[in-house]
Amino acid sequence: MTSVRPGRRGRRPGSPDTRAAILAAARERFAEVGYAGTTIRAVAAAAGVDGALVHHYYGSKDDLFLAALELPVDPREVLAEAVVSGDRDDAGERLVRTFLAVWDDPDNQPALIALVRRVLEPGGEPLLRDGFLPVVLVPIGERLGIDRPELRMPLLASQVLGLITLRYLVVVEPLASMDADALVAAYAPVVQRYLTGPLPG
Amino acid sequence: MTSVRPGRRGRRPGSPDTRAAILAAARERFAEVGYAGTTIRAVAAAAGVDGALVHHYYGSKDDLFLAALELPVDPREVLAEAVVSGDRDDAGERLVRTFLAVWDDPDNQPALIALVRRVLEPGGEPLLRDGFLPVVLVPIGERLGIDRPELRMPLLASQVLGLITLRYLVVVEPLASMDADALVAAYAPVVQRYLTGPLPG
DNA sequence: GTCTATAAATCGATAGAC
DNA sequence: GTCTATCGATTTATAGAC
Repeated sequence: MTSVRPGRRGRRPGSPDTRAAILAAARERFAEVGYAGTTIRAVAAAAGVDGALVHHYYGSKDDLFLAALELPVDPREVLAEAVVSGDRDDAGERLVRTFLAVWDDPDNQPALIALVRRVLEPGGEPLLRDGFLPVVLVPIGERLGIDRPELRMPLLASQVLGLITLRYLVVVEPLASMDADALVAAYAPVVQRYLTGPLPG
Repeated sequence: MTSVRPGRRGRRPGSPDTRAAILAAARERFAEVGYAGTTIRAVAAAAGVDGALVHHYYGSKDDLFLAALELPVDPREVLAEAVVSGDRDDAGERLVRTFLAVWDDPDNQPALIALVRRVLEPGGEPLLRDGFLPVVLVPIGERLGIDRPELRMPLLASQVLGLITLRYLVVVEPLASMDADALVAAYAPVVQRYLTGPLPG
């Protein structure tokens, strides 16, 4: 897991990369029990170090959380590229498939789950309301050239968030165990409807 | 709010119904900041009493939470009656409309929001996974006579939970401000699809 | 770079006076 | 029935030894 570089001169920066071990442990704790439920002590214990070291490297609990939330992917890039390029009548399928591909990648999951848990925790509302929705999702709708994106994208978000919540956080069967193809078959038509189908009013 | 009965003999039970004031304050705190975020002291302060009184009336924090979760309605009765009686092709619309009617009632909202917040808090998963879904939702699907209810109802739940989350917890516009009719128009076709439409596999 | 020791705040819960 | 006082357990965070 830790790449040792024997030819290195001078003092080693940290031992076998304690810093990264702390961050990984923090991500898993945040994903497992949320921000409020995570204690610095538990993170330190999971990383096999003392609690003071966590503060030493990452400052306050808030700072550690921000560091743990650093996503391996830029959702704007990945989603926009996959969804906007191609036929608009298949955008729903591409969006669901891309979402699942990112979420099913074990490298991404802890940070993503921690992020969604934070959104659903009291006080985390702005992350979705003022962040992901207007900054990532609505612009995608605009670039797709659909009408009323500020209504269509929240409708879409309500379905995608519900799926994410049940599959990855609450772990409801059979949703949690279905493969990506089956989920795409189930959800793509609904997402497509929100993108280009009829609207109320 | 408090019915005074002047002819009553003997010592009055509590003052102007402190017990109910504590419960109402607890409901609002649990709905506002969740179970973990709620402190006995904050409940007591909101009710204008001392913290020890809360323990005196309701025992532990868990007991208080259970008392605060007591729903004014039995979801099984309300949902089953509204959804099962009538044409199966309109069941989606009746389900969405009934859900919204219950949720938009100010008397129900604090307890319902507190309940969903608990579901979305780490450790609350069994409430939905082993409670609401198999006890309330799947039986409704069975009584409707649809095929594969154990797949259809989780699909349906993912959409309804997403709507509930965005409208009442995260408060995302325009979902939060739309009236029930507009929401029914937007979501009933999707819910109906999950009930009686095509499935993957 | 890593740890011990501890400060300072807050929590749930209890005992007991009035 | 209501409150004061307080215990004991946890928490984040810091200071400083090694």
